[in-house]
Amino acid sequence: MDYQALAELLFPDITKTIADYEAKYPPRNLPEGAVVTRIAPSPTGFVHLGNLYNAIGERLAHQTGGVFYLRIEDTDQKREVEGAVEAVIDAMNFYGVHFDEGATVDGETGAYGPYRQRQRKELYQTVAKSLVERGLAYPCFCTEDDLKAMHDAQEAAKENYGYYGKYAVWRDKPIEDIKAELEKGTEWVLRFRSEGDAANTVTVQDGIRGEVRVQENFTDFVLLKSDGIPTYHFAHVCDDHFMRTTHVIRDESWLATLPIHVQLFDILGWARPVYCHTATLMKMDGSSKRKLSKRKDPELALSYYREAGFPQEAVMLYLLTVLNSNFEEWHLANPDANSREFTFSLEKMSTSGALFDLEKLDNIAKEYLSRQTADTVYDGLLTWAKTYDPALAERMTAKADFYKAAINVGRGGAKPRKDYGSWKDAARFLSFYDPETFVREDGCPENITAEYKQEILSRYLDTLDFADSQEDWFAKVRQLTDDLGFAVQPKKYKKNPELYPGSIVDVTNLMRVAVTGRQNAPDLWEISHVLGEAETRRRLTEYKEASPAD
RNA sequence: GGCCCGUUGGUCAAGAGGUUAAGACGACGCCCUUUCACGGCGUAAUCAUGGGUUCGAUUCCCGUACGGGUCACCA
Repeated sequence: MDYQALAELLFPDITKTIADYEAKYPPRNLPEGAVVTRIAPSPTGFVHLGNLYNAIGERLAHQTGGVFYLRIEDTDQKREVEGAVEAVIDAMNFYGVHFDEGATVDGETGAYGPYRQRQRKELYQTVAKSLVERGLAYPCFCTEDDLKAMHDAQEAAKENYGYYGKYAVWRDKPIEDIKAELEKGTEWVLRFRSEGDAANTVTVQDGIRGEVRVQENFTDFVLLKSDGIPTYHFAHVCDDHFMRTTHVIRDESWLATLPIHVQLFDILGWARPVYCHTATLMKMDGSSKRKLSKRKDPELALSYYREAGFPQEAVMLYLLTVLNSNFEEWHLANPDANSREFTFSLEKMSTSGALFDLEKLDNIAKEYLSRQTADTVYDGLLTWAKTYDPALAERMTAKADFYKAAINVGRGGAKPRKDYGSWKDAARFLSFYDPETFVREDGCPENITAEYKQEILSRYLDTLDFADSQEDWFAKVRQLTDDLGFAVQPKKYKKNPELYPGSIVDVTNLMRVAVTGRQNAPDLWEISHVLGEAETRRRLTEYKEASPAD
């Protein structure tokens, strides 16, 4: 077979050579040990947690003086969605992940582009042509039905699936047959001619997992699809070589096709990048674990966290604790340090799929928010509300001082409250302060009868004086409790419940419910002072006069 | 089914031949407290399994089980 002739036949328009591209994309001039890595999403419009997971590459790159870039894997036109590139960039920016080069909303920056794969067609074809010239690739004219039949036959015979051996019908066809099909205009794909053997194993040093042994690839996989656009595998190898990528960080599902990637790198004589296969985030489904699914699990979408209003830093904190086993310890030791100050290491990444734990995220977020100032929380909540709760944003703007005061209750000091971890929860939690959104949610404490309710609230209203200090105010509450025969010390009531109608706990809880509409709320005196005297009295009176059953 | 990856408490996990097998979340209990919280203290709970190697295996090797992934002209 005259491979040179075949190459010309297949790619008559390709005049460049690999050497031309080597010259066009020279090795990067970077410090020793610099990591060049990327995030390479396909523009489907769906930005998921894994994309952010992947953004740890940014930390690695910037810790080492390297480069982090964005490449768009748009080789599958069918799945492409309008505005998808913006969505990725926007989502990454939101979490503070910035690119040094690559695709931008309206173009691109950097010397190793284009960064959209479809615009790199000539490069792929140049490499493909050289493979044909070397007898390492050949056209295949099989139809979808042919391949389906092949698959079925293999299934029936319990053989390995794939295009190889006797199933590789076009592998050694004479050039005349190829010419004949070409003249007929039959569609074709370019396949790799694999000399691999299933009995051999290839060893790869994974940046996260250490030594990984995989079976050598023995199938003639597709390099170029019938539209001349490469498959992921071929595009990945060409791009990561010419973009001078040093580390490929991707999900462990790519482990299955690693053999064909290293085979290509080796046969092209290019240095393999360091592959880093991350563990997949899992979810509990009934009693079994499974991969987070785009269709079933809303929490896979990055937008979920934005909508729910988890602060960006909290999401990063959570991700880092799941990703990097020594992060949590570091964070506990440096609670106020920004996560960017942490030195990230691949070796400390976990290799087994972790169950995604919303509760832990919430806890981390609560902890994080409890350490922020009222102003910071106010700003964060307002920013979120402008998009997701415009009515709240309006109220917050109109009554900024009031909202800040409300947010400030229980904040500061050594033991701040942890009432909410997301802006959505914050909105819900804070809603009782504002008279416009105040609703009564909880009822009277059990021990309080209708008569006591009247009595307690009347007396409280009579003695209530906003000029009192917190101590004086509480002394009055205590007095009131004692006057009505309730136990001033909860312990005493606990010991002898039959001696009292209830304890001071019931009394203060009644007041709390009257003022806030809830049994769970911060310190009553502080709340009252945020609400102001008029509103506090109004709520107390309203509650006192409501039907006894309330 | 083939191939691959993985397996330490309910969850996330440290540990890298000899440890009372860390820590965090969650659960529960106690304490503090006017309440709601916060906080403090504590309890329960883990090395999947069978063989090796070794004086000694959670740790190294092999098998098994289980879980997950992957077998496209999708990435």
